[in-house]
Amino acid sequence: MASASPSRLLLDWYDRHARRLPWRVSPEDRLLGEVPDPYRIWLSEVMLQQTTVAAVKDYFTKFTRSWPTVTDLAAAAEEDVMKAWAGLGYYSRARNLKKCAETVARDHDGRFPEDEDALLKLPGIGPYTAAAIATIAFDRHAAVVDGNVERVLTRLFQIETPLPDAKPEIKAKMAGLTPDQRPGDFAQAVMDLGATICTPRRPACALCPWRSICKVQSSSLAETLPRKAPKKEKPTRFGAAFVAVDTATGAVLLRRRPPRGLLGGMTEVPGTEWAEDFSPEAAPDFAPFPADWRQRPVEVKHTFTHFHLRLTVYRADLTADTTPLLDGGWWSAPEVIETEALPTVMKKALAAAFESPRK
DNA sequence: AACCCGGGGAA
DNA sequence: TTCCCAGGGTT
Repeated sequence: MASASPSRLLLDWYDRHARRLPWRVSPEDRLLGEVPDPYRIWLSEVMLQQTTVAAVKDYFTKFTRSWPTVTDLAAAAEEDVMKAWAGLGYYSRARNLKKCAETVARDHDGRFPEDEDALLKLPGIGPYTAAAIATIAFDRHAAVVDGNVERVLTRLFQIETPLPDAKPEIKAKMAGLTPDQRPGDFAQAVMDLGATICTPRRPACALCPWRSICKVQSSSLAETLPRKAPKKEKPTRFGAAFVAVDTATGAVLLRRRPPRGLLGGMTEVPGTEWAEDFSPEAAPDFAPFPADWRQRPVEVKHTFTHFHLRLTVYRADLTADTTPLLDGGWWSAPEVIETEALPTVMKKALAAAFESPRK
């Protein structure tokens, strides 16, 4: 009897072990005739860029409840989209998401193109996402390569070339493995395998449907793949944040960051620039207005993609006669501050302004 | 080709 | 605490 092909082995495993995800049509439901919604596949794939399934779930639910179709999202206010995205990170994704929805609504009659090359032209859709939508939503033959696929395939074929140099070889291997039947389920199966069995550390080789054909199965070599080019270390930058409180209402002074760049378009507490040579002692000189600024006992630490940040936080409690006139920014009351487009580092700054160090 | 973009979970 | 993970855009 002929041995099963690699794709057959994996699809059999997927039929039994596919993760249940809010945007996924399970193999069973597929058999009952249910088809994936391209809008939901696209939305989930953009959210999943550089982000884990666990972090995405609640955001996905919130987005699809607020905007059930791509046309709804296209018609939304960008500010509302940024607020809904706050906390997910990589905020250019949210701006491109909105742009992409508008393009699909305006130029494609509200329907996503099925072709990989056409998808690739849309804002925020790169090689990975174009392939993922084409194959998962439309069952096109496409080689989907994300971090999971890179890990699984470098191990399966013992590819020791470091990333990113190994990318073309991995893409070719994935294209060769992908079957003509159920290419979308196959892509999702490889990614599920990477997420649950072929994990970065301590892979569960004993449970792997590909253990019999894997070059490194159950070997200590598995954990060392994929090899990666050395990453350069992150510098540390310093700055100060100023939390002004209206004691009558509890409102806090906020302002908008510039539309592009780091945390582009998001909301922030007024503060200094963030620089490697900034000394916190000089911070009060850079306050947005003169007041009785009191330094908080706890420093905020936060790590961005390419640097560490340490923020010294100051708070001033203002009354009617000390509250300044504003030249930009707004007062945000306690009842609405949860809905502001505050990135995580700014939530930490606000927490530091009001909390005491725990002992 | 090099650089710019957050945040969360596991060890 | 630290370590590790993970695509697209811009220049």
